Parts: sequence; structure tokens; C-alpha cells
Amino acid sequence: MPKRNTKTKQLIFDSLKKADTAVSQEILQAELGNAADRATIYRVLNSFCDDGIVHKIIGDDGKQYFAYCLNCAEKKHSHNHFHFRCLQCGKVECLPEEVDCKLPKGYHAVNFNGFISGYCSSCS
Amino acid sequence: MPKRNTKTKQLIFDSLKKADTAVSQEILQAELGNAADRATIYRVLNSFCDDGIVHKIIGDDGKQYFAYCLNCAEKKHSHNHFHFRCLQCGKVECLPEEVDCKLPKGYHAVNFNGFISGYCSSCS
DNA sequence: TTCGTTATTGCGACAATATCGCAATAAAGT
DNA sequence: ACTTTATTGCGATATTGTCGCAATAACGAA
Repeated sequence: MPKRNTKTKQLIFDSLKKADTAVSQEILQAELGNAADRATIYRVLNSFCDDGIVHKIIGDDGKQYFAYCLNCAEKKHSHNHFHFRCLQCGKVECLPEEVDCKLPKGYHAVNFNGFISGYCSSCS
Repeated sequence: MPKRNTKTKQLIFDSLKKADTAVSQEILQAELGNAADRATIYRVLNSFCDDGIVHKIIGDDGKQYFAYCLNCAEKKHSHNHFHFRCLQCGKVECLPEEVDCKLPKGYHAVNFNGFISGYCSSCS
């Protein structure tokens, strides 16, 4: 069952890539209008995640955000970086700094979700 | 409008303190049965948050978790530590290590939410 | 102890996010 | 052009969390 290239996937991919921020389904929906259904957007985004094209993070607002991360595509696809959400303008962006957090002995990490909210330089 | 001590608050507080983990409303509900209503649990937990007795974190499952953190009660109530959720047993615990993440210039942090999921020592 | 004020609770309704099933559509190979 | 089946759209549904309002119960005062 090979994947197929569709107009919807391309639209979503372009939006993700164009945005230098992490986006939610809501944001994508606003951008795509009725060009794509809500359920489809979620399915495509999660599919991209499985392919390793984008990474998903859970915001401290409880919503899912998806980001096409340049760094990820290049190296070893590590997502141990924080994400920052501006409480004023709402943008969610990947912070460049890699973080490593030592786990207790015997613990094995699968997923990293670092999130900081506050005010970005434009909104401070 | 001073706060009042109620049986429900006491029950929830005891459960939080007894648990050495961060708990969700769902977990508390299971423990308290019909001794407390869902909305009440949320209200009490958020009230505890406002009082600085517990801290709230958003799990990478999108749910809210609340933890009575020993360290917090003592010092300056800083929550810059990670939380770990075991994908097997479901426990969410506070990791001791304090983490600081440098923000870009002009950025101002308000909330820190560090979350790692994986397998704990018992479930590895 | 009794009473009155009002913080708190329970219940239902509601909002928001995300997923699922299924029929209709449309890629991609032959 | 045709067939296969991945994908989409639509509606229904699950889950999480909040809100409004009437009923209840803490707590201070009489």
C-alpha cells in the first residue's frame, strides 16, 4: 500500500514548510479554508509524523502542534528542543538549543516534550 | 471571601500528598469514587494551584496533571523540572533535576512545561 | 447553640479538541 | 481506459475541561 501524492497533502506540506512556526490544525484550517477537511488535516499531519517529516508537540494549552523542523530533516531527527508559545501573538516556535535531561537509572525515554510559554521579543 | 475547609478538599489534598506521582482528574476520580464530582475536583485542583500548594503540568497525552511537589513547598516554588510519564504503568512523576533553558534575547518565560514519556525502571 | 452569610458542591449543559466509520473520490500502475 | 485501493469528506462520537445555577454546608457572629 504505497502512499499517494494528493493536492491536499501538498497544500498542508507547503503550509508547514512556509510557516517558520509550529502550527495547529486550527491554524492550518484557517489558512486552507474549505480546501481540506478537519479530519483530513489531522490524518495527514499524523501521517507526516509517522514518516518523520514533521514532529508533533503538545502545547501547554493542551493542543497539538506540528512543525516541519529544518534541523530534524538534516541530522538524526532528535526533538530534544524546547518550544515556545507567545501568550500574546500565539506563535509557537522551535527553540534552537538542544536540551538533555538526565533520567533516573533504568529509565528509558521515548518522547520529549519541552514547552515554555511567555512573551516573545516582539510582544514583550 | 475567605476559603473554607471542606471534606472534599481534604480528601483531594490527602490523595495528592499520598501519591508520590502527579495525578489527573481521572485518577483522583477513580480513587474518590462518588465522594467528589468531576467539576469539583477540577475546581479544587485549580484552586490549590492558585494557592501554590500544587503545580499543574500538561502531559504529552494532552491531559492535565497535578502534583504536590515537596520541593516546591520548601523553596522558591520553581517548577523548572521535567515530568516523566511511563507508557506502561501510566505513572507521572516529577524528576528531581532542575533544568534551565536559555531563551532568545527579549523573550520572557511565564510557564515551564517539561515532559518526557518512556518506560520507568519497573517497566523497562 | 442558633442563625445568617456565602464559599462550595453537584448536576447538567456546554465548548473545544481529536478520532472513527463509511461511502464517495481520485491517484497510480497495468 | 480500467482497476485497485489510498485518500477524502462528512457526520457521529469520545474525551477533556469549563460554566451556570440551585442546593448545601462552613464559619463567624449573636
